[in-house]
Amino acid sequence: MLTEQGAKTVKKIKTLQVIQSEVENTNTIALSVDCIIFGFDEAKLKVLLIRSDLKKYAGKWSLLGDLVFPNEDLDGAAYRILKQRTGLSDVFLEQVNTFGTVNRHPAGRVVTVAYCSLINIQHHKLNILDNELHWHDVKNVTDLAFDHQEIFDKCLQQLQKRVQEHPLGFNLLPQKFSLRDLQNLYEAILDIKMDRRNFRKKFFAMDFLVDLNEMEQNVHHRPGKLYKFDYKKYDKKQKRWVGIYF
Amino acid sequence: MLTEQGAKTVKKIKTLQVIQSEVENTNTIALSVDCIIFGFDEAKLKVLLIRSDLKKYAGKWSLLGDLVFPNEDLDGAAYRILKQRTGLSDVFLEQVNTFGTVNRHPAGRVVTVAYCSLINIQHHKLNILDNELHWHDVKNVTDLAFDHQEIFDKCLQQLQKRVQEHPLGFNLLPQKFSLRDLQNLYEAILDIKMDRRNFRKKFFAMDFLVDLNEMEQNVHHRPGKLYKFDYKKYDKKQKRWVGIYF
DNA sequence: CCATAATGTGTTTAATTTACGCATTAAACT
DNA sequence: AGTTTAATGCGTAAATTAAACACATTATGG
Repeated sequence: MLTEQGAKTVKKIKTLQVIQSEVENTNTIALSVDCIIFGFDEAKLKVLLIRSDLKKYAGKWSLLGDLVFPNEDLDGAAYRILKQRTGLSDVFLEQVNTFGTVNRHPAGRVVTVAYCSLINIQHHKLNILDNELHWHDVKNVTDLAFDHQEIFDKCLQQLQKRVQEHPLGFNLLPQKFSLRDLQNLYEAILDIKMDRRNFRKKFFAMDFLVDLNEMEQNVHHRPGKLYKFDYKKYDKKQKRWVGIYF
Repeated sequence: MLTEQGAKTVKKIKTLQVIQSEVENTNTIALSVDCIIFGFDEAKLKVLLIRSDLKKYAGKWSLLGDLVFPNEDLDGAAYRILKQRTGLSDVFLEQVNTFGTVNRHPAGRVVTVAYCSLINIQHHKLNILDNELHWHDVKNVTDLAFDHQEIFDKCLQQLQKRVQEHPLGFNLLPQKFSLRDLQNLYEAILDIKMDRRNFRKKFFAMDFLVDLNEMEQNVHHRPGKLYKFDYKKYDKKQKRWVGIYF
């Protein structure tokens, strides 16, 4: 908690800023948000990056981010920034972690809150306002600007964990999908191979897939059945995990 | 990422502060850290709270927190604040989540990063510099000051999850402990009852417990064997979870 | 029409979790 | 001192879940 004394310190620091901010800008803390947007295409997991326009990191790629406004909620800032940079709305953003090393940003002290999302590239058309915005295969993401590699790594790790515990993955698929689509998705995100038949059994046992009695169209092999995910049924289930797993 | 334009905004905002901070302090963002310290005593999970000294929240309890210094890492701030308020060092703090609703703090815009820890109350003597600092049974924690109830709830939830995936719990026990101690711990944190014999089997199967060939002393029942946790062996194991569990 | 490759549907086996049974040991009580 | 009580320690059987693998079916493409 912030004590009465602490509350006074807020003012004190700001008073200090009044004096020092004219000289240099290292005596206060700016707050930013970075959005890590994962997408799925060609059976590969991708991430949305933008080319850094800071000279120090010329040519390097970086995450989508910007400063939080003083009168704006943290979550609100994340949605605004995503919308501004990509045109994307109607996307669920989840806070992952906050990065606050003193010298992480060359422009001064900037603490950043990382938000992560998972979208269907086909179904969310990007408004590419900035033509330096590109989807990158997550396997080829290295050497990002700032500490963005660290942020990216953490988000990917978190994504891999989340996708095993919650049905996030369905955001990456079209409304109607085949079991092969679903398996490709999990294999791409988790970077593993799974047994097709056991995978199938697993999902049918969960009983959240609805058979649409439709088949795939225009595929170069025997068409598979199409399914959709039953979110209502899932929300009701609410099974609690208890045990010790390490 | 923070663009070149964004970097300029950092300065712009600070210039604004120069003007406005003299009038009111709502036009910049202050950053604080809150420490949620969990402990274990009398087979109950406890949390360290301090009485709020803000008039608005007179009589309510709140978390340990304070502002982050401009030249201090986020993690560093958490350790410093914990040390200052409790005398505790040599404690592992883990970041849980950042809370940034605009009006969460009456003193102005304060975004706070929550850090969580788990300690053995017996083995970490508190330097109670502030006599309004107390251990509370987590079951009786309600109606905290600010948005601290929300922060606390999130941390407890995270703790319950973490303790099932990592051997954090051993921090709460003495070096030498009985299986009953261990089970009490898990039952308290997870708020469930477990079968004594299966619990035992589970842990022996993991093979991280070292039999010390000693017995409990001064207990009012048949003494149990004492064990310690083999962290080295655990670190080597590094088993990766893959699968779908929802 | 045949080879190919993917889908759809099992079965069998192993591993893990769950639910108990029961002897042993020490403390507390009569 | 013997008996009751309550906890520890060890073990087994059933149920559930996960892993490994066999094979028929269906569409594509030559």
